[in-house]
Amino acid sequence: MLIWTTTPWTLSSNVGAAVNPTLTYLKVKHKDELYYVAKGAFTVQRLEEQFKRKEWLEGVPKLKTLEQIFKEKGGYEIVGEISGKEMVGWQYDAPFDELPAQQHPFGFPEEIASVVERLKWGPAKSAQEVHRVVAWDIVGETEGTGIVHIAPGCGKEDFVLGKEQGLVPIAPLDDSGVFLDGFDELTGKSANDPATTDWILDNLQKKNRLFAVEKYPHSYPHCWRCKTELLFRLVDEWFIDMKWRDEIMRVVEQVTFLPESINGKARELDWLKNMGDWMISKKRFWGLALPIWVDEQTGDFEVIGSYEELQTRAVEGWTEFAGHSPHRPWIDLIKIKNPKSGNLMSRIPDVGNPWLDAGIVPYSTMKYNSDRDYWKQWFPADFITECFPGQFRNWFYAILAMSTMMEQKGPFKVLLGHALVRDEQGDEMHKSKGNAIPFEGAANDGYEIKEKDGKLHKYPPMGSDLMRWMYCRQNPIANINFGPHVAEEVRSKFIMKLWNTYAFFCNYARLDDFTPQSPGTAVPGLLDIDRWILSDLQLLIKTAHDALQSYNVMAFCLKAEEFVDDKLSNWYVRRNRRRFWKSDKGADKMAAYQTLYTVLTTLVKLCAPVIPFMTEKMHRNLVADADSIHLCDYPVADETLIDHELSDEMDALLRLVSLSGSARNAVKIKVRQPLAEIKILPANNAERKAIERFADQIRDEQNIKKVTLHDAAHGALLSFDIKLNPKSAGPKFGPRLGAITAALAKRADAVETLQAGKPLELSLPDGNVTLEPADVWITPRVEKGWGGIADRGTQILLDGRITPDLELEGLAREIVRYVQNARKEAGLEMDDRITLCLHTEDAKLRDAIARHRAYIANETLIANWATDPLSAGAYRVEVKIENAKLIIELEKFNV
RNA sequence: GGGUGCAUAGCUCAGUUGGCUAGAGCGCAGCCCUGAUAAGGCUGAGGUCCAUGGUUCGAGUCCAUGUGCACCCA
Repeated sequence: MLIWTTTPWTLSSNVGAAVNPTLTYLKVKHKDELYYVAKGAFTVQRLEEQFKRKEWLEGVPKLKTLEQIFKEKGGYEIVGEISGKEMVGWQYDAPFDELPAQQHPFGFPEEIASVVERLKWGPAKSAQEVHRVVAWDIVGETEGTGIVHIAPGCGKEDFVLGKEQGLVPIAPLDDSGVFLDGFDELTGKSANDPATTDWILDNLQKKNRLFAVEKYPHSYPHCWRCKTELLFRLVDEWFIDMKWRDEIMRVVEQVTFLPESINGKARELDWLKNMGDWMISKKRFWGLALPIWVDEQTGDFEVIGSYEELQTRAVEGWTEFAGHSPHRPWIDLIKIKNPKSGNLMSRIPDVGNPWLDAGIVPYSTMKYNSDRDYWKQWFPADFITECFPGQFRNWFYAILAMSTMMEQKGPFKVLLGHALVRDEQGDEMHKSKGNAIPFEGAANDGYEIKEKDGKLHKYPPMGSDLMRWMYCRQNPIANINFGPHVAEEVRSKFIMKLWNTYAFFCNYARLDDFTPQSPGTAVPGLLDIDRWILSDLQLLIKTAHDALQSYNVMAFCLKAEEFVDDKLSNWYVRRNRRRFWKSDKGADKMAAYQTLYTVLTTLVKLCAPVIPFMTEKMHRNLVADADSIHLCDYPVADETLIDHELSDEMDALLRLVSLSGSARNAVKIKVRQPLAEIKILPANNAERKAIERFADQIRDEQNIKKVTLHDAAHGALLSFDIKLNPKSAGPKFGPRLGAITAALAKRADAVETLQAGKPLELSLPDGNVTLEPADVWITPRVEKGWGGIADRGTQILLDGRITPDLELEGLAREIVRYVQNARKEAGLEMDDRITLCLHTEDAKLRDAIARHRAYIANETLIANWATDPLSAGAYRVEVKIENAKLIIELEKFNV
């Protein structure tokens, strides 16, 4: 029989040969010998597809057919055919029958043979005595020879087949992959060593049992860690019978798996349906010592349930063991007596699968054995979380199985599975690759990682709050790309904005001696912008309740970021800075403090579960004699403060301000230069009301004197030019572009239609064409010096003409800015008053100073205008405004 | 071979019960602001929302099939 293998070392342990009973086999005569080989296998082009697809190893020649090999060895003759079925039952001589291992009854070595004998997996015969051809329907004829070498001690499928067929196993290797005694010259050789393969091939050659050797590309499992080839060994292990899987499946139905889209429950049930018995032993030294004692003579075993039971049962070793934890080596000293046979029983050397410890946590850590009432208070847990890849068959499985066996109850109510931590490029983190970030480094110590350029880069710690926020804002179903740059982004986008807003409040509140107890303005009396931020705060509170109660932390975090960044920091605080700056401590200023204080104290409570450390610090500083923030009640939304209309109008306002900025960009005039007028045609009611209600906000923000609402009843504000966008229309219409341009010019409704986002149909002599909005450019037609913007129904016209008055006002603002800079450079405090001397030869600047003297003084806290140059100790700087020289001298004004 | 998930801008990702002329950050280009400032902001360029078909007045979103990637199982 011509038999083929990719693992020659396993031939030493050959016990059987498998054929497919439904295949036809050839009798091939070659040099006076008769060879059996599957008919299909004889001529098949092996691995031809892989070779064509270049899934191949360099330097390995294309495989020949078996027929070709026969030809090259001197020809052949087919002398007959036989069905696989007829071959089943044949006895044969295997190539290594001379080895002692082949002669041992029940297989080899003794440990394995004793299990085979005890569990009646095979006859009391040696491997050599049981060699025979067996039927196996998975044997094919596209890869090998159609006859498969079976070594039940060297592979899982072989083992299963061997058990069915009574082929006793030979397990040739020890735990370091070296041949055991009983294999003659092979003994002591490593199965992984190429020299061992050479020895085997040489030995076969000498015995005239080698037909051909070829290089055959195939996939083979390797160690994930050290990359060396794996070897299969047959070893005796301990299992828990899992026939009761249905009970676990019922318990699974009691618990909730999140996130929903992962379908965790289905994955767990799928595992439970397909899993085999639970292998709980491990051939290691360190770990949970399995409390199983065995009577070697009879095979009886007992599982010991507690220290006390062990002490009662111990007949030797207790004295040496006492005082030690129940681990190796001490626990192994204890022997107990088999009550049936009277023999000494020893502990099995194996330790336990770690999921045994992990799975029993809901019992072991909650005093199940020592204080059942306490346990009842806490069981089942509300929530557990772990990464889902892998855990459905590890921790989730173990914890569910254990709890089913203990109490028939789910050990937790909700399980949230999340994906994995990767590096910033989305690659797996490995210490060996240098891209791993240790927790301590990220939290406290700083860390180094190797980056794209192949160099080590050093980074400061992120801090635990930032890390927590990063993990919480992450969608749990996707891997998180974790690293310093992402961290910096989150820090500046959220953490620093929150902190800066808080710091801003603290700075000014301290200067003004604001106390939260001071009488404030009732909410209905507050400014719109105050009521707006309070309203949006309530909406954020509601989001927090909804999101956190459904364990959707990401949804809360993203909303909180939007609130802090877009609403609080970038709009509320920016728009209200002047209210905090002004010297008058009137009701309006206090109302601003009161509002911002409410927002901040609420916001930190909302965020406290995610960023516990900084919110604690902020809370204790904001609230006098405060308890820990983590002892506070979580905020509850006050529905009476929610004003949806106000929110909509504020959104509309933000859009209008942004469009006004666009208009300023269009006329290329910076915000510091005041302009006379902006006219706005609102797209909808919210925009109309925003203009009516918040015109002052647009004026302030854009430095424009007058905001005019242009009523749609008066027609369009802007007229437009329309022309084809050649980039989009060109490829579509080609040579017809000219005709289309002409037709477009005649269509009065073209702008309106396309601006509304609708397609426009044009009739041409050679048929109709349809223009999409992207096919044209629509630009407002405005006079020189004016800016026009149209966007989704909103139209804006900005008067960009700078009158002499406006110019002087712009110059005054420039002067203020330079004086403010000078104040800062001179190291003055925010509230220091100054003596100022401005000197310039430029007529316009002199004019601006004269005209806007009060404004400049008010903005820069001038207590004393000096006309003569200041003393040598004063701060002096020379600046240029529109090419005119200005000398600024200032010093602190002391009363 | 079977199962599950994912696929949206150059990159990393949001997108609630279908209402979108699809958003953010980074990067890129141009600019602005200046007592929260070793910060911050605006504008712009950049999309066949993997493909095909279906349901619907309307699909990034729902359904079916396919493709690619990942994980699990065999």
